[in-house]
Amino acid sequence: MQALKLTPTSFMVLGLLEQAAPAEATPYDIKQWMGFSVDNFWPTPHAQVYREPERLATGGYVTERREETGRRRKFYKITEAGSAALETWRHEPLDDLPELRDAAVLKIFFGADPVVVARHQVAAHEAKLAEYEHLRSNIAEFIPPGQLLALDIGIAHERKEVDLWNEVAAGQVPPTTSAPRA
Amino acid sequence: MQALKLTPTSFMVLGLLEQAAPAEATPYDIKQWMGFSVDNFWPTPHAQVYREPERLATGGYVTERREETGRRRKFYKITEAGSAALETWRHEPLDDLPELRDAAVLKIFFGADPVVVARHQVAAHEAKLAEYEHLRSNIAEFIPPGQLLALDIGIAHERKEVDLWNEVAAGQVPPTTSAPRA
DNA sequence: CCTATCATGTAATCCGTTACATGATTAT
DNA sequence: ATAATCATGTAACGGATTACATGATAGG
Repeated sequence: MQALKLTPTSFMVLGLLEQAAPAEATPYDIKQWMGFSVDNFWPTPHAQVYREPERLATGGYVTERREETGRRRKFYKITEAGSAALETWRHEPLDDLPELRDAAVLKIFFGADPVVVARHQVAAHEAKLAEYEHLRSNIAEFIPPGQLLALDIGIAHERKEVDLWNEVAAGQVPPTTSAPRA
Repeated sequence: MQALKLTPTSFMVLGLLEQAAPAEATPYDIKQWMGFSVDNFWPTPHAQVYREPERLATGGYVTERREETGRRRKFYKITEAGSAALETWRHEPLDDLPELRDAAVLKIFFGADPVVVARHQVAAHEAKLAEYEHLRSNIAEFIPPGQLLALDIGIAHERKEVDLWNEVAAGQVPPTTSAPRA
């Protein structure tokens, strides 16, 4: 039980297990919950969702129980150590900025037609925005405030992306200067 | 020489080799160029920059030449096939949206104090913005238009991120509605 | 000379993705 | 009953990251 590195994916699993506590949850459960929440801004394929709790179990952050019969499903539950790690993480300042990692910018960098690229981006971001807004209207009343705020940040983010790519499509990037932006 | 999958990283290497052409370049050269350009929005560790051209060589997208003596450095040059692949990629519509993958949002989702998180994000994004602007003032005149535009998109993006997190810090997210935003 | 730093490369590991496989349940 | 789909898990592969290691060069 040596110290294993806890990644954002680890904390996502821990966070969802903490919400489920004191009930146990299977990886399948976790993946389902992700589907209408965290998957939007921290996607993780299901195979990973099966493996991460195994890792966490070796570090003592969760307990693992396996069915003896039938499907031999695995059930996980967060431990004290897991909750403590999660709580620490909540208070830790963030190390790293998110990087753009935007293939659209990469294409433009290497000479793709910016107007064409931008139009696609606008459409794609608008679709994502609509998805978020639809989701929000369905679940806003049932989720804790942090989760709602995260969703609202996602919405605000997508709006800004739509604006940005519209500006690119219109040839309005760069803005004239770092002029005052109310 | 079976078809290998070309990732954004592949195109980054191809793109930089195309710029260098007809000269050859070592992975070290490539990494240097990245340092003040692509690294900002498509970071790749140096080990990858040594390996990717090897892959590309097996697919015929670049040629590899190795020094016989001394450091036995490897030199790469883009081929016709490489240029063709790059050109195709430039015109291909984009498949995937960039995901947020923002650890700050994840933390808020799981209950971190949004004001604290937001203040950190503002500072971090402002620093990044300043870095971009400094870079721009140094190189704007020497780089091709696509590269400058990519940088300007990065700048615009960071400004919007600063705005977004300022709004979060001020409790102004969500905005009242999808009201008209000039 | 010696040391620090730059330049160059390989190895080991990790994580994510794709693919495969099988048990259970629902619908026809 | 049978087919389709849901639920559950493992395996294999490949790209990305970390770590290690060594050759060259410049500064003291």
